[in-house]
Amino acid sequence: MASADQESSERTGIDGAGARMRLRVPSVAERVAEELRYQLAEGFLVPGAKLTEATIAEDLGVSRNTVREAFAELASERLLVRHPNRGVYVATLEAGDIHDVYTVRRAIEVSSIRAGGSPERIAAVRAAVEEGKRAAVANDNEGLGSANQHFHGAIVALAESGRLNTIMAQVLAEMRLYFHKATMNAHFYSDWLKENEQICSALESGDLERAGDLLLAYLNRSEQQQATIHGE
Amino acid sequence: MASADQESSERTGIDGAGARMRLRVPSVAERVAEELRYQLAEGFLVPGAKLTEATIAEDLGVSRNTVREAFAELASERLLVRHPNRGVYVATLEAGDIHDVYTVRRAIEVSSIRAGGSPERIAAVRAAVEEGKRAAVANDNEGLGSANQHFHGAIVALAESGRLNTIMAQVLAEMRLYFHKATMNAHFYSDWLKENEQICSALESGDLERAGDLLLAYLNRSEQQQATIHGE
DNA sequence: ATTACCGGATTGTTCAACAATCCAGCGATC
DNA sequence: GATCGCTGGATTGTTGAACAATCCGGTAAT
Repeated sequence: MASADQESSERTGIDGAGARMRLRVPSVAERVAEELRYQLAEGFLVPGAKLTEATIAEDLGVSRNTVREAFAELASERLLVRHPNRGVYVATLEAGDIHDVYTVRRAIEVSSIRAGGSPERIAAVRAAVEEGKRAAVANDNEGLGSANQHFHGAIVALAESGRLNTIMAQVLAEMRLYFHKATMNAHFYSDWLKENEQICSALESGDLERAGDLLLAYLNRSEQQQATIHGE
Repeated sequence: MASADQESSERTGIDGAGARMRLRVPSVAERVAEELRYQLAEGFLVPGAKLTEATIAEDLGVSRNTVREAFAELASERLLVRHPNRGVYVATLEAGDIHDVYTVRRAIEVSSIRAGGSPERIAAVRAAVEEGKRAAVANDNEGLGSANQHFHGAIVALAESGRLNTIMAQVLAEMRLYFHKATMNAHFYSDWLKENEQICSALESGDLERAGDLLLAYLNRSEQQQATIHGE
């Protein structure tokens, strides 16, 4: 769900004659990157932590060169930062980065929702809203978080732009890394639960202007909250 | 100019005591990537061309592994595409990619200009406009193209967002690759020369609404033109 | 306290090898 | 004659080892 989707247009089914289709088997480097992405999203690797090539290579049973390739990929996604000759570290949040991230989100999310989208894409937004409601009644704090990410991902997906989708996926991965479970409590979620509902309703009724305004207001307020949480 | 600027905050001066500051010397892989980027922008490597690891490694006098690292970086910027076990190729323009690229541009450029910017950033936009005028009177077709890219880059720079800047830099690199000199003639430029002037004036006068509308109109028309040029 | 130096550790890069995969050509089969 | 399967050559994917370059901490000298 969190991974980029640009090249994943491979079919995963089986053809009519019974012969297996060519399943796309990820390269070792890709699997290493995926594993690291998982550990980052899960909070096992915290911002600022140092990743030593040799250690990870041994832990995962792969070559050092392969680990380097994975590092390069994650660095290009801003999840890791390279300090030349010093090592790679889990990305940390510098002052101003919060505003930076939200600037990107405002640009692509608002632009996407203002342009509307096909009924199927709008239905996907609705589905994310309902997913959030279900997680709420189930008291599934974990599920609430991912439902929200699905919601905002679905909004960008309205634009049907592969490039915007991958950009958004990367931004969401960054946010998972920075604003981890610890920083968000249940009281935090209740706000946008009905706000997402409003945005989705406006979108469904074709009032794109209002949907965009609501979304923009939400993003501005969310930035405020995150800024106060993350010191100053 | 075209390269990413996220990490280039190293100082390039010399300190007062006369001791040399630590100049950031790019790694070999970075220089290989830079060389390939140059050849791509210059049109020496055309879309669809195949890049063989061993050949390039020998040509540039570096190791195959280093070439692979450079390939990975350029692939993450969408300038190259990897076909697993088959090789890397210069990215080609699929149907719908034009719309995709312009969707990204509309999102980040319009959003940036609508938010305005500091006087210095606005002055940079003005500088790009003047740069275009000078190139026009000098009949410098080459200079006209880069002036236009500087103009749109300066617009995104209004937002003061490092992430948006790198995204825009990548998009511009893609456009340099696809819409090469051959596809644009002098008659093509004359249009937006005064259009950039109008946009810049509106920006300087604080009429952000109008500036955004003009920019949006330009992007829509430009997409139309590129679509008709590139088949269809 | 500051500076200079030294040794260990880690990264950057190269090289050589091998496995896995793809591609083109060629013959065998129906 | 077209399809199928095979085989050989070429390229990529991955590994392992080696070495140079660089950084870091500690120690000694001033």
